[in-house]
Amino acid sequence: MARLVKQSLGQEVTRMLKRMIIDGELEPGQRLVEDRLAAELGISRTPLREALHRLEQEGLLQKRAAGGYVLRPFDAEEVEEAVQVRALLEARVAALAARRATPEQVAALRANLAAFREAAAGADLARLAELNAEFHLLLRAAGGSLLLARLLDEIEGVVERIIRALVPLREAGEWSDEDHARIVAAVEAGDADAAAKAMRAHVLHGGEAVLDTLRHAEGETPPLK
Amino acid sequence: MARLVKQSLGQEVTRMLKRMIIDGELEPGQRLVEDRLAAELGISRTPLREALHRLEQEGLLQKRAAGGYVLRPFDAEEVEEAVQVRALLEARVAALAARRATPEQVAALRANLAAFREAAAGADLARLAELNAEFHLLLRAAGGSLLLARLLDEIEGVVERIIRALVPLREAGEWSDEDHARIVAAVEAGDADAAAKAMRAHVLHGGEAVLDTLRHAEGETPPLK
DNA sequence: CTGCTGCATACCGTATACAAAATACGAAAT
DNA sequence: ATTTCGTATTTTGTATACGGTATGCAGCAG
Repeated sequence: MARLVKQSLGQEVTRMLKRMIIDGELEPGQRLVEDRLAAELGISRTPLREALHRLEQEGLLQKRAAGGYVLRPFDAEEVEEAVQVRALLEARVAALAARRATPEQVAALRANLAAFREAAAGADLARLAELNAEFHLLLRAAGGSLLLARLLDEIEGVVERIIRALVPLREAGEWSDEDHARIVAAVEAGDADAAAKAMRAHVLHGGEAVLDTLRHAEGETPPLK
Repeated sequence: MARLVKQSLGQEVTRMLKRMIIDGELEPGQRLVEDRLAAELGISRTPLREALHRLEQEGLLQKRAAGGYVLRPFDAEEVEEAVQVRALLEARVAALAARRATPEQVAALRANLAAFREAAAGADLARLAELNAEFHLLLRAAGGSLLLARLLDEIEGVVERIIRALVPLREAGEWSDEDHARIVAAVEAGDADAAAKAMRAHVLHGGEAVLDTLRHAEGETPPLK
């Protein structure tokens, strides 16, 4: 029987706001006025405030001393740190996955890999991004650590915003393909160290691309500050 | 001039609830009824709900499908995972601190170390715990990564609850003393690798003590489940 | 005695109301 | 013209009200 999960408005709004932030629909540094936002979304302030508290806890929003929230601005240094930490945690996820992945989970990873190759060949960027996200989610599931999954989710909120805006996904498809393959192979072989290493390289690989773009852009626009 | 931070009731309650949870004043698995809790704390449901959302985001509470919150129970395996991840992150904090600590920050660490020794000699357990927390906070400040600080804060909520309840602090004072000294020395020398290694050992060291107690206790009581 | 049905109650999610604090704005004085 | 002060307006924080849904229990049918 299909399990029916009831989402509260507050949670729904949390997801929606997060997407809006990541997609850059809101300016960094911008003040978020509850009344206006609530009206815009067609809800009352209560569930909106729930979402704001959650996003503050995740570090996307910053509480002003005087009250209210601001979309937290951040710089290249912070993104670099986030990438490093993400590499650390994703590597551990990969290692855990190598030790604990079930055959079904490995099969799912293989399927994702195949789909990824296909999307890369067809230059379907949206699907590529989607499959990439799925790849990491599958791995987290295989790793079986809820804690790591949660922490990574938070970090991604901060980084994704930049990545989405700046990295030319075109290039990414090419090397991600091979990186993913290496990781899956290590997981399938049950080689935790190799999986961790490959994942670490993969994350840093992507991070470098982001940072190059970011640093390069920093001179031109006072960019997200 | 002393910086006056205005706390909203919601934030105040978040802190208070967290302390209550960590101190074990609430039973794991226990249902948290908003009306009752609010009445008990002498506030309305609104700021209480703010706190509940925050704590859910931190993973201390769990949303029931039917609505409402439950104090999330957890087991030895989960604590072990938390300790491992904490070791990973604290090690990075130590490494960063070794690279970036200012002389003042090193001095603060040394002062903490001295106070710690004194408290250990006097068997002042409360002060010992306090100084230990301070030690890690000082190191995080020296490391300068807000992201790491935030993530560690969250993890600690989950683990601290167990530690507080189970670890005989008496013993801890003895080896923590030396561990801390080693870490400070490495930081002062600017040796990132050594600092990371020492910190990792320190965290795992403490983690082992917790897990021994926890696993041992698990047979007797079906303990926090 | 067991299991189903309907009702009463408890509790949550959301909206709204209100007071206090902050911000914006303009007038007056230097 | 600039600064300062006072006032109007905005906006937040907290409380309260309301409707809906889950939960538990009593009574009835099998």
